[in-house]
Amino acid sequence: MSATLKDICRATGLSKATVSRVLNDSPLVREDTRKRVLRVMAELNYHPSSAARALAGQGTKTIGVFSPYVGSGFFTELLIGINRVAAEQDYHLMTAFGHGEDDEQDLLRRFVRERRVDALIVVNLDMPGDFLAGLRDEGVPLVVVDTPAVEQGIPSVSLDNRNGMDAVASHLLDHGYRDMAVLTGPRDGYDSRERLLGCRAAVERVGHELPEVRILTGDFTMASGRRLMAGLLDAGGPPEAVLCLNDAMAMGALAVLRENGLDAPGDVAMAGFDDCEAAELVGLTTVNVPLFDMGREAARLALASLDEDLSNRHTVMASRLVVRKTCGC
Amino acid sequence: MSATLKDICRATGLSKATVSRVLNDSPLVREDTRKRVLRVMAELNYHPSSAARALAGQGTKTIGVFSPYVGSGFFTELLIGINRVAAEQDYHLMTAFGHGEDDEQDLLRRFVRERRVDALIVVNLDMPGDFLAGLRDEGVPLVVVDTPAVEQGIPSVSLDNRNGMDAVASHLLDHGYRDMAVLTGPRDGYDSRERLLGCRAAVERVGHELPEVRILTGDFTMASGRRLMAGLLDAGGPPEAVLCLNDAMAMGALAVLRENGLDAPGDVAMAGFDDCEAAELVGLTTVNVPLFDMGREAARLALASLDEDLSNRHTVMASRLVVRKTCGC
DNA sequence: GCAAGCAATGTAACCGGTTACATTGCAGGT
DNA sequence: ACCTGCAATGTAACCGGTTACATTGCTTGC
Repeated sequence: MSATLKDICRATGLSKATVSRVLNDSPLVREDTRKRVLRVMAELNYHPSSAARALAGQGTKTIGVFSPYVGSGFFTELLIGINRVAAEQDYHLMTAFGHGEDDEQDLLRRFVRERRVDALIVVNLDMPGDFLAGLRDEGVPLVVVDTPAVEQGIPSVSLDNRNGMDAVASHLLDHGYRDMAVLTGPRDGYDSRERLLGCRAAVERVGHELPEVRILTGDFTMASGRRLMAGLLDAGGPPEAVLCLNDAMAMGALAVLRENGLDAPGDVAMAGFDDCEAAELVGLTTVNVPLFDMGREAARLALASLDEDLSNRHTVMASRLVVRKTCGC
Repeated sequence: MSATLKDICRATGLSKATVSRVLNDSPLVREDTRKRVLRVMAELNYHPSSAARALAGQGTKTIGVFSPYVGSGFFTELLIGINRVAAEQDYHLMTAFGHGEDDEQDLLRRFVRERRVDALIVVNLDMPGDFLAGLRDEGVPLVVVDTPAVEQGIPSVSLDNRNGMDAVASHLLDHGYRDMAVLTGPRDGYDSRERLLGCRAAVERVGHELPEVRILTGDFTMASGRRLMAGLLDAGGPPEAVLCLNDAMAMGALAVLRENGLDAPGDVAMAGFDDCEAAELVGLTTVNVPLFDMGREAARLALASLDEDLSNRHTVMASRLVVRKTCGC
């Protein structure tokens, strides 16, 4: 097969120890021997076996990235962010996706116990907190993205959902709209809860109120956006404004609108949350989520956790209002 | 740390060999000892170290996935497809992205020589064929996605670009449009070449021709779509139809159109290629690319290559015309 | 009663690195 | 000359599994 340490020893007449020292940049090697070893390595096209290094206790130089919900694009940008930082430090990425329910927990546990990764970044889960805590106690540094994990004492990178939503909502209110509907994701999910709080805050600040019947529960998919908007149209026409807690639902809603000869902002004002690619295209007013930067920060935390205890480091990223057309500007 | 084989031995009074046999489902173990061992393993929450197994020659149970160009969503779906099949066989995914030029080749070479992966899926590269052949000769099964690698004798999964493009082009021609412009990606790229051939074939079949000045070169980004469409508008208005070799450029073109008070299909007919998420939203007529299925097939080939020689297996997936509104239907 | 044969288990070498500890050689101090 | 100390290298154990080969105990046939 390919060259091993032993081959380098044979070719240089040195012992494994010295060659290994060269590999690890130890200062205990004379400069000219180092040069010689490196030259031979290059000639033989040698690269150390990751498995052997891992076994000998050097770690795998790998970060695991786990995400249960790998919807549309969202994941890619985060992954690229993580990769950017990881690659700088010569780390690789191992990805895992959860299909269904409890599978996920098994998958993750095995991931960690088989020592496949040095650190783990877990994305957007409404996972039982004690499971996470358990994972962390396996000895692999853990970073949670999207959901702050303060109580479990796990470093996390999350988004300023509340302020972001407050900002869009306020913007629509500034336009004068008062009769608004809100399209949410699953009500018990972290994202929905937080964003809804932002909504409420904005509405109440102008001395108004958000009646429960105006809060419609979907599941963050385009399909559910369609369904809910269709429901609104059936039930006597749309309100003045529709606030969607993510872009996908806004897209679905928008599609239904158009199919019925209506449009935003002409007939209804609309806004979303996420700032996905398509948002720009259709002129959707929305909230930008800095996925790439969140990925970088997550990787930074993960790598830093290798050396120091970061259990109480919680980065909250700022979201940013992106005003386009559907709000009526 | 966590439990090792030795701990299991201690707890059961058996030797490493027997315990290892249980791990590998060897038939050489008495049924009741097997049970006992398994029970103890469960109690101790034991999982074998992947590094140790890899080192002992069992492979890493990992497939590498490399992609130079990780644009927008496109990658995610493919990755999920790959993952689906890989996970079924207990394989993990290690992802790598190329930033710039030659980096990529180094990255990939190290990936393979460090024995981090059992097989490698390389996506969409216009990479030198001999580099690929070199990689393959390192002893790691290689599968190429998107670009057929027939000459190098590497199994590949590609798309029926030519027929797909022929289909959209024909569809537009059926509508009666004759004055068409084509927005391409880099002209020396595989995708552009193939799709352009499809275009040409369709146009010539109706006894018409595609003049070189009507072929505008972009780079597959939305931005370049904007730029090229803007150019068309400046240069005396749009042609009857604009054929884009991917959706992103179509989106860019469409955006410019709208900003100038025009629209498709009203003022120009338009079509794309890829069938990305946003395409549905804006009613773009396009060609569907079965990324998920391509991913699955790639994973199947990669895993099968572990056992048999598939060097001449080239799967060509069928693309499918998706008729929406921008063609004028 | 004993050799043959098989099933179940054990022994020990090996995979390819890392590292604590031992060894060697040589410069400097006295 | 002799001991000290440091710099450069070597020796060998270890990481946690796999596996060829050896061993043990039993059954079976003659």
